[in-house]
Amino acid sequence: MHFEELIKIIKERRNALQVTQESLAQLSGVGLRTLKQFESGKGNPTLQTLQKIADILGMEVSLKLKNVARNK
Amino acid sequence: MHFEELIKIIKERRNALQVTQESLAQLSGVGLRTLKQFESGKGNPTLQTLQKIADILGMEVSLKLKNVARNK
DNA sequence: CTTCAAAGTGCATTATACAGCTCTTTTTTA
DNA sequence: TAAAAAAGAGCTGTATAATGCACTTTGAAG
Repeated sequence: MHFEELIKIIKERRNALQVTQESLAQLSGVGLRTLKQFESGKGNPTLQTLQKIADILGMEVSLKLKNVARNK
Repeated sequence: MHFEELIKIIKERRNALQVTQESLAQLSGVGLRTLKQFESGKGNPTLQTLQKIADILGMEVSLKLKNVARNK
C-alpha cells in the first residue's frame, strides 16, 4: 500500500462513517490542520498520528508481507 | 497493531532475512540512527520512513479493520 | 577471557511534522 | 442558485523526527 492508497482508504472509511474531518480531528486528538494536510496528500504523518486517526475509524496500521513477485 | 508490535515484526523480519541494521539502513535509504531509534522503541517514524524500511524487508504498511469488539 | 560485530545512546544540527488562525475553494443541500 | 458546510491552503511558531559522529553496551565466536 503506497501513500495514495492509504489516504484513499482513510478518506473512504471516514466518509462511510459519515464523519467530518473536524470531528475526526477532535475525536482522534490530531490537529485539524494535520488531518487536512494528510488527506489532501500533502502530508507525511508520523506513525503515531496515523495510528490515532486509524484507531477512531476502527482500523489499525499493520505490516504485512508483500505479494512475493510470483508472476507479473 | 500497536507500536511495540510493529517494531517486533520489523526486527523479527530483519533477523529472519539476516540483515543488519546497517545494511537495512543503507538499502532503505533511512539513516542508521533513525533505524536504531525505531527498533529500540525510542522513535516515532514518519509514514515515509516506515514504508522505506518495510519495503526493503518485503513488507508493506497497510490499514485494516480492527476486530470489531464482538465477544471478549 | 579476548575480540569483533552488531546494537544502542549522548550530543548537536537540520529538516520538517504538528498545530492554530484565517481565508479561499469546493461540495452539499435547501 | 444562494446559503451553509466541508475541505483545502498560506502563514507561522513550536516540537520533534531525521541524521551524522563518536562512544558504550551487548552478544556471539574463538
